[in-house]
Amino acid sequence: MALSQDETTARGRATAEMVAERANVSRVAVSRAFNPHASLKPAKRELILRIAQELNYTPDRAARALVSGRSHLVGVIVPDVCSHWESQEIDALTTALQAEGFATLLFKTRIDYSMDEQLLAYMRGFNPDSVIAFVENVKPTTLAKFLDRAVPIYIHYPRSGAPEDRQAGPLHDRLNVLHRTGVEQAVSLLQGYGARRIAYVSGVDKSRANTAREDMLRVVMAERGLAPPIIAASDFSYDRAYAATLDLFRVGEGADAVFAANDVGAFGVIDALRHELNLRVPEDVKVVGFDDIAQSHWKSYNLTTVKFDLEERVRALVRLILRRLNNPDAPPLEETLNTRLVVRGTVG
Amino acid sequence: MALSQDETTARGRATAEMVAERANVSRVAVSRAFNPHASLKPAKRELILRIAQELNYTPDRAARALVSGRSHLVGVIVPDVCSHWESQEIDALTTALQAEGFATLLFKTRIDYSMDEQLLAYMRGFNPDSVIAFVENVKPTTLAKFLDRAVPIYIHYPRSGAPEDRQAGPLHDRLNVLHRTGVEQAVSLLQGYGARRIAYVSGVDKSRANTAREDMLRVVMAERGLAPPIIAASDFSYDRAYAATLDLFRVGEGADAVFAANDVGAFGVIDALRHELNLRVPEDVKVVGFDDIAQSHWKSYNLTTVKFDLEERVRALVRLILRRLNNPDAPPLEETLNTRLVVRGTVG
DNA sequence: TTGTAGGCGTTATCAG
DNA sequence: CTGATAACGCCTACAA
Repeated sequence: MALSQDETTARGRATAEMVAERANVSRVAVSRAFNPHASLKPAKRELILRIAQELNYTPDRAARALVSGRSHLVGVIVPDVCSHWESQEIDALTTALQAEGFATLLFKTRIDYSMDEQLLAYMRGFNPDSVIAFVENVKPTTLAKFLDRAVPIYIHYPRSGAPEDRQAGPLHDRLNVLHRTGVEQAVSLLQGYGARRIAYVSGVDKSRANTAREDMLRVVMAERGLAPPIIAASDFSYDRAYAATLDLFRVGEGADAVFAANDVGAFGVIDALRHELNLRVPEDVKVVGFDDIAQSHWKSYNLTTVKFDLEERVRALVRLILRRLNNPDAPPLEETLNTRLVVRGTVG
Repeated sequence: MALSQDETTARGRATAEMVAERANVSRVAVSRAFNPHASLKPAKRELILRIAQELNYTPDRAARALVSGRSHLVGVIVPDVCSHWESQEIDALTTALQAEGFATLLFKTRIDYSMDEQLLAYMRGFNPDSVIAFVENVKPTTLAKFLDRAVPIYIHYPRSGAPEDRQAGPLHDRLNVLHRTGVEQAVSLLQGYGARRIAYVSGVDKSRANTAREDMLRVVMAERGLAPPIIAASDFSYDRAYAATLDLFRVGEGADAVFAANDVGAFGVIDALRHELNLRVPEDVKVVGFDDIAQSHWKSYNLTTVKFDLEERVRALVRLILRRLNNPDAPPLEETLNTRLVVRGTVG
């Protein structure tokens, strides 16, 4: 059967109408063919889908979003796409979302971790079904103000003690990340190898992840009778961790062991120790990181680190998203993630 | 002025209608207020925008896309979001696109570099205005079949000789990446330091980037009177490059210098040489990479590498996208990117 | 199981 | 410069 003039010369995409005409069915039937829930005689559905494929037709998600209220877009806000942990998380998240029929919509905030309202307004225009903020200093209130339908997901770091009350406020779901186990294991290990004076090369000052890690380290060290950690200010980056380490050992008092706020920072620490200060790792100084990114097993570093299970974390996030979408009016949802120590060569 | 019942209790987002009502103007005026090109009395525009902000209104891009035919979405297809070069490129690209009012829509292909049609059909549903494929083995024909409005952008690696004819076929734009300059500089440097037997630790076999690099290396080495490179098969990853290096020196004939298909591979080469084979870099073996990712200056590697200027590359891509959108029927567009050697510590 | 009617929120077109 | 009207492509009623 030859294509009509219209079909062959059409510039734009094929529409449902064209498929319907060709299959001798109504437009609605075409819509139903693409919606598994709708009832349609199997043979008819099959025919429609076949013709759709021939004509290279796919339903337009923008039009679909307009009427159904679901965009199948998940907004992801990151300060730094190319930082190692984030990029690994985005990768895994995109794969998982794709499998569920969603696509990842990426937004970058300013590097200083400030969440400008302009970006939020901008993002809202795309009408994401859900938003995950890998950004630290934005309050649920602010985000909720800009997102009407989507329920934001927060990464939360509970204190060690009793479960805190949830402050009343706009609805948001959260992923609780528990640092205690991993930090306890790390401090034990360091103590076991005789470390007493432990330094902490920090992450970005305002960052909640950084605060949570530093606090937990302080708590665990106190419980185990150690003096508070020596704090060396840094910002999660290799370069600043490198510089902070030089300061710590040249100007400051040095340390037996260094805890870095993340793995990349730990690499900076290790390189400063080995290549500039001529100290051996782990013989002279032990080093522990946070995250367990893919590079941490590379031989040049072979880093002992407090691991967050990336796959587990992404699964938890996707669960939160899907549960919320299936039940928009549900009370706040939570998922919890634990940490554990991965022992490699920088402590010993 | 008190909000009406409807406005305060409304679940969904504010609509243009609500803003219009409140500002005593027509819906169309609201639309115009948000469109810089449209003519509207400045005072009126200001009023509308103020009220819009109060009501927290932003135009719905899905609806806008439906009628205007522009989604302001740029699809990016990557095999591996978290590989270093890609993540750095996505980061820079997202920033640049955001500044132009576009958002990045991320898609992951299978790791084996195969571009399944299912993914393309899936992506098309989102109606991207443009598509950048960081994927290798997909032909323009395939991509064009699935994208009607969007014009794909290809990364192309011209041979050294005369400019080839463009094969007739579906329209697509391209970014030409010229390897010659950087490779010539690198080979000179290696020769200058006495290297004669040069090995190439490859990238993924099917990858065009890999083929282009290997070919250019072969050509340049021949021109300079060197024997063809010894090929060690790898796949751009640290781990396989590490293993390939062990093979090369334990089972194979070894080499004076190793060219890795990318920086991450070079890190694997260096670590294998230093930590497993007890060879010194650069004294015993010299190493050169490709890309110049952010990690290449880290002290543990301090890699000499053939640099692609990321910022320049992203600017070129954005130029291609904008030019094409402003002129959909333009003939094929091209941009060209050069390479140069960044000299650090792994050759000397 | 199928088809008809109506509307989702916006912009283009055409009047004034 | 402004406003009415008609699409855009699809889905959810509702009726048959």
